[in-house]
Amino acid sequence: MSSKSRVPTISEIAERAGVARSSVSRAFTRPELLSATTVLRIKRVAEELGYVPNSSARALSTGKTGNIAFLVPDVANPYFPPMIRSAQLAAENLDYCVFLADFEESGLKEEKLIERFAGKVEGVILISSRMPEDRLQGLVEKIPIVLVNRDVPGIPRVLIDAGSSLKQAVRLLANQGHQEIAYLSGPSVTWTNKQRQAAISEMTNELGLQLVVIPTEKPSLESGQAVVDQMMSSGVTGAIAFNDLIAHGIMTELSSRALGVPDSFSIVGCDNSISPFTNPPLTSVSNETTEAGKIACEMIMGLLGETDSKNDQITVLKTLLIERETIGPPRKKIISSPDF
Amino acid sequence: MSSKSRVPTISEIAERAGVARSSVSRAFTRPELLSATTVLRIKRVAEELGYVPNSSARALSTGKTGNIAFLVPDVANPYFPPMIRSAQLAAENLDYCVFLADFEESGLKEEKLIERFAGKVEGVILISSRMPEDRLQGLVEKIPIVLVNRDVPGIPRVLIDAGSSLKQAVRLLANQGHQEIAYLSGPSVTWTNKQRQAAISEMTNELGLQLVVIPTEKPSLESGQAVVDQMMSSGVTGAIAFNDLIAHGIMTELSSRALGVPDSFSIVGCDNSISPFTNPPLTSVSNETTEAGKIACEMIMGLLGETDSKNDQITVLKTLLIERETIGPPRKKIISSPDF
DNA sequence: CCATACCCTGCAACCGGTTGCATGTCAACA
DNA sequence: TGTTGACATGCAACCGGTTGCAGGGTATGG
Repeated sequence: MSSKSRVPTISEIAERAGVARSSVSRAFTRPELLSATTVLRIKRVAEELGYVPNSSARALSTGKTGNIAFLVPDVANPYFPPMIRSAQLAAENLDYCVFLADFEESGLKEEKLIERFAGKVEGVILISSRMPEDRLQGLVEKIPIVLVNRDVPGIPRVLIDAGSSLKQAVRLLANQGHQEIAYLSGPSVTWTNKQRQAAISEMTNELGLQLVVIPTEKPSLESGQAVVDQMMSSGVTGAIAFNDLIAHGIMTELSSRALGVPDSFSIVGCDNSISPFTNPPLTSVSNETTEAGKIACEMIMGLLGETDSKNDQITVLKTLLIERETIGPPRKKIISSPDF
Repeated sequence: MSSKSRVPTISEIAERAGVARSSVSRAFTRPELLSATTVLRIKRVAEELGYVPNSSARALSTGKTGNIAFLVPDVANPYFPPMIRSAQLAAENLDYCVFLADFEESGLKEEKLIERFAGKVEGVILISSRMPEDRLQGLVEKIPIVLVNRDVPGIPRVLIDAGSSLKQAVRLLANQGHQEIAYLSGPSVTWTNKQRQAAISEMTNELGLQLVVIPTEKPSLESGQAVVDQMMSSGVTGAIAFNDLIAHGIMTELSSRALGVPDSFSIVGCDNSISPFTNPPLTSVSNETTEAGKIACEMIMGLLGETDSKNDQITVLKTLLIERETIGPPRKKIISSPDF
């Protein structure tokens, strides 16, 4: 039953140091208003007594909590942790603390979480938000919001544009001779997925390739494994996956069927999260998630500092196709003729 | 410059509803003290005006912030996210919010972070703490702490004991005929590493195997790749890695040298984080990190609720060796005789 | 019909900081 | 030497809730 040594308050420090409470407060927040000697004395006493300002009290009178919230669809998806880390680091440098929450790919849960955080934070960073646009519009009236990988006019946002890299990937596949390829799509409501699919579709059209879109349950390894049957029976000879996880799931499943990559099948991932380490190394689209987290955080801080900062900022981050070893020429198609 | 519609306060609700401020407060915190009709009326007005209780104010007067902190050595290590998620879920159910911070494998940073969180949270969950024992002992006087994978008497803790599974792995290797094996060790200061190494060492002794311990820079894929040279030149025919990441790094590197697993080398991972998805699937030790996160969170809550809850609780979680496809008989050793 | 108890509600102090304003001190300047 | 102003500090109100205590109202029992 831990005695949890009570922390002294400003009043006790004031008394011990023989000054007013306000002076103690100022010694910590605006020392330039006090004489150097007074500041020193106060700080010494404070140090002695182990004083730590009570942040609730401070938050109450200043209206600033010094916290922000960071919401992600799935912490366990390796795409997000680097972003989490960089945002947190950026926040830390400005003496902010960050709440993390996982909304489990659900727009409803996302909304509930924001509500819960509402009073505790000064701003919210939403990654790959699943919330309907109008709810977001409503929300932004009540609390500063920054979006990552979601494009809603009027809300500051940072977008990672994999479009050009994916087009390049399609071209690569075409050059190798692939005629029919698949896109293993991600969560259909997300901006990211729409944007990736659109880019791929545009390029396959341009190049006259056949594109088959195969939805996946979740952007996870398991979901990748699960769609291999469907994918193979569709007759495609190569595929681009919404992310590395799905791509890797496919590779694993193919490998367990003794189908080698890229000999039997070509595949491209996205996000460059685990791709350098797969076997064989996966060709993938590298995006600056770390940078994105940092920028999102800085945007929020901007919103908090100057209310006059234009709040329709939009930052677009470029990507890079990293060619590794999972693209090759298509395997000769085995014409399966059941009637013959 | 968002008008950020100001939220009404308890006073405004009180006035509008024609009651005292205290009644409004009670309507939300202890409605059973008020008549049903009054509660209803207050809640209606509150709803109308979009009232949300100010959590700083509440925290100030009650002394409870409703927050906890969760500190991990490295968010990007796939070992942690599931733990983060489960702890957060558990916290959420009790209406708590959780701060996440990454102390980058540094005890110093860890300490700084705790200090920063001190006033904002009611308790701290430390995962794989790097702090010296005496500092922890000191800290626990000031704030409730729960440790995961760190064994300090007097501080509640949950330990994941991979010992028996690792011993089993050693036995497996021995049965296949391996005489000399390596342990690719993790961060030397951690309880986890000490405990794993001790178990392996004990069993190799018992079985009369030769054990060579090879330290790694970090428990990451890159570090695994980096030690392959050293490992191979040590003459071992199999290895157990501190975690899956290191093991996978080794597999990748071996594969790039055209050395197959398990034909040329046997390897065992730990944590079962990415092992089901490696190629070939990695034999690894599965541990209940999800359970650990949940338990840690419940422990903290226990500490907060009843001050009489014994605070030397210790929970030990068992592990399981998952045999997959990375163990085989040792390759005939190539006797390299430079003089011959 | 009065005493008692219970239920509901209001009053006011308190949580621990922050901050506008007033006051006091002292040095510089005319 | 009197005036002015800069600087240092104190006073007190305020942030928005919570909670112990007191008081008014109503029902119950004698």
